[in-house]
Amino acid sequence: MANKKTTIKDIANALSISTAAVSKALHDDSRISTKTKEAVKKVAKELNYQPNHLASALRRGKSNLVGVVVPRTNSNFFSSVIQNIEEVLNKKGYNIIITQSNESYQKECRNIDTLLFTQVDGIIASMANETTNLDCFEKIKSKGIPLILFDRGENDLNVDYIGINDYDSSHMIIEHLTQQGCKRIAHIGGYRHTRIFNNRIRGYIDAIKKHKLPTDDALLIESSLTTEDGRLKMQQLLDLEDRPDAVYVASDYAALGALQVLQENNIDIPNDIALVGFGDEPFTGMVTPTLSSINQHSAEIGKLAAETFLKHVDTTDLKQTLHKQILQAELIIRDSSKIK
Amino acid sequence: MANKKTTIKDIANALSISTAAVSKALHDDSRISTKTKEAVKKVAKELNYQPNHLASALRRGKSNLVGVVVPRTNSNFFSSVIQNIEEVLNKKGYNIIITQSNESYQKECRNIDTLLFTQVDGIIASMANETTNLDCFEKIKSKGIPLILFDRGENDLNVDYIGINDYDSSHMIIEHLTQQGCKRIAHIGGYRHTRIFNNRIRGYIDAIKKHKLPTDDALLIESSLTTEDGRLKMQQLLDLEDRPDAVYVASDYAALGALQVLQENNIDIPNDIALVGFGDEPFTGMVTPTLSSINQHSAEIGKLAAETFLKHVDTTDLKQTLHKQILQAELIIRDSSKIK
DNA sequence: CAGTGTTGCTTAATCGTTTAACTAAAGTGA
DNA sequence: TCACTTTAGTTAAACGATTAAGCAACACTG
Repeated sequence: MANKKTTIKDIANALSISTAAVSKALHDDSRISTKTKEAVKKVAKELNYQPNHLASALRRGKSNLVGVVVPRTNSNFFSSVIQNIEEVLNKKGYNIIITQSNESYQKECRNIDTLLFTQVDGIIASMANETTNLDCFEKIKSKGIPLILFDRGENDLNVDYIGINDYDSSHMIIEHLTQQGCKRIAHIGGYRHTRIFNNRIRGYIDAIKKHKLPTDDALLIESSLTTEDGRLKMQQLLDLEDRPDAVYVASDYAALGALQVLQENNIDIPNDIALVGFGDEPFTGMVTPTLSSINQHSAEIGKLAAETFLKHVDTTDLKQTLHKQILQAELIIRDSSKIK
Repeated sequence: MANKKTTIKDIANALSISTAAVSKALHDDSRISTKTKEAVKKVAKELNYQPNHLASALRRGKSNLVGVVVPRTNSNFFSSVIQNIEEVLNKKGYNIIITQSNESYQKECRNIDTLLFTQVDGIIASMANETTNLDCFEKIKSKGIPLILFDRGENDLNVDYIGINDYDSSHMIIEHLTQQGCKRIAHIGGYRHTRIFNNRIRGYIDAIKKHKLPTDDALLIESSLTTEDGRLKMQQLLDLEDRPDAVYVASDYAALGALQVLQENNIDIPNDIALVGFGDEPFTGMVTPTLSSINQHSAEIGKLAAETFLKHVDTTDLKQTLHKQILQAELIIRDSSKIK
């Protein structure tokens, strides 16, 4: 078996034509006769020719690689977004390189450097929890590489963004909980410096006021939103003199931690305390009781992100500017908030 | 700001030396004076030089990219393996391209083609559930590219493999369940054509015999091991005349489905029926009751896979051969199998 | 039949980096 | 001083594909 890889040179030699003719034949250039094209393709198949992507990328100045930066892949939201990005881009001849930041700003920067070094044609990213400094992302922009943000974005970067309406989502949740008769609703939110979590917090506060419910500083807690921190913050709420009768947690993972603590304390969910999460992770339908949550339309977000990137490639003079595509999220009501 | 990218040519011009000298200086070649090296590095920094990875990869015939093929990324096992592969390889200057097959053989093949096209230096893979045809993988081997398999492997490929001892794991589980007093233990296993699931099944059968427990064909069921199928197969077991008093499920996801069905039928876990899963996914510690499971040492597997790849690169004449690295799995006993 | 197009290729430069082979200058030892 | 080694570079040819420019050969037109 041929150990060395076949190049267009081999094909050219076999047919006694130039490598240029071979290259054009393989790209169906109109200036090559049908006869030659067929001959070239036949030989290419026989020799098991596979184009050297590096060479063509170098010559054409584009790699057909798109970098994806996510906080982690082992959440259903991100893995579903990624899957859909991949599906759309593969069809157009692009491949994706997935990197995870593990919510670390340092890792995120290193990942971005890696992607730039690999000469990706674009980057689709969702920011780490830690990220406040935007230098890394500015660097991408300054290189003239399309940058598309989703879910965890930042207006100040002035780039395309795809996400859901977090502010409205909070309203939907509070609306639902008040309908269930809840009067003292707490919120375990994310860090305020992250725009989406801040929007959820603002939505929570405004909705509480709108429904003329008590606003109590003790009921609004910032959290890293891990399962472990969800446990801690829920315990904190239970330790209050005046306990809430409902808790809205800005992430399903943290909500899961909260759920465990409630059960360990033999608290009746939802009758003593109702619980609503965020993200509609598959496990929300699997725990007992099943957990109400917000569906973020991950598939749609992935598709839109990929299509937005493609728009940038197709439109050469398209300049980066703040262009938000906001999807309307959907509240999935399950047992954890259905008060009898 | 410089819109065009800086190349070694720019550095060479700035210092009136050759590009060769610049290249060598940047690689700390011994034949370049310290003075020149320093000057080159200084100018490189000033001009914000970033090496063109494509060019160097083309010239050196290696891309420093490693492809990873997994069934999916949104399981803790795979995402943890990936994270550890990445950690080890990044340190050595390699980047990884992650692709998911979604358990589809077709997608797996396309992913592999993509990776080969991208000129990866090696591929680390875990096979899709569907995969029985090994042509795609033979293709990798025939190109002379190192292939390392983990978890879902296949002896016939004669390549490196890293995994746990599935056969022994089954023994551990049956041992534990009999100690708890279980006498009629069922197994919801994976498809027999997948080696690891077959090993778990063989382990189950042999352990049952060893403990002189009844072997009943109705107690051994093959499954796709999704949560949904776990529900179906558990229901099937409940419909039996003579129900089991323990069920060992070959995947945590399917075990979760089983757990739901048991709860819906108001069956006391573990006292009526004990339950053990496989994989030690984080949710096993979060559901009620917490689910006993097998820790597969994902971090260790990722590290070993990466290190095995590096061994192939370092040892030029290392030929591909069946070399198994088997880790001893650990049984994590939780409430679902602690009979009072 | 000269002029103009069209067809179907070839030539050669190019992308940015690496590296084998060469060279000039300086240093070393007897 | 001569022969030899060491040092610090330079030159030029790759790597494999793409593409602008060139050029035969033939067809067509008025």
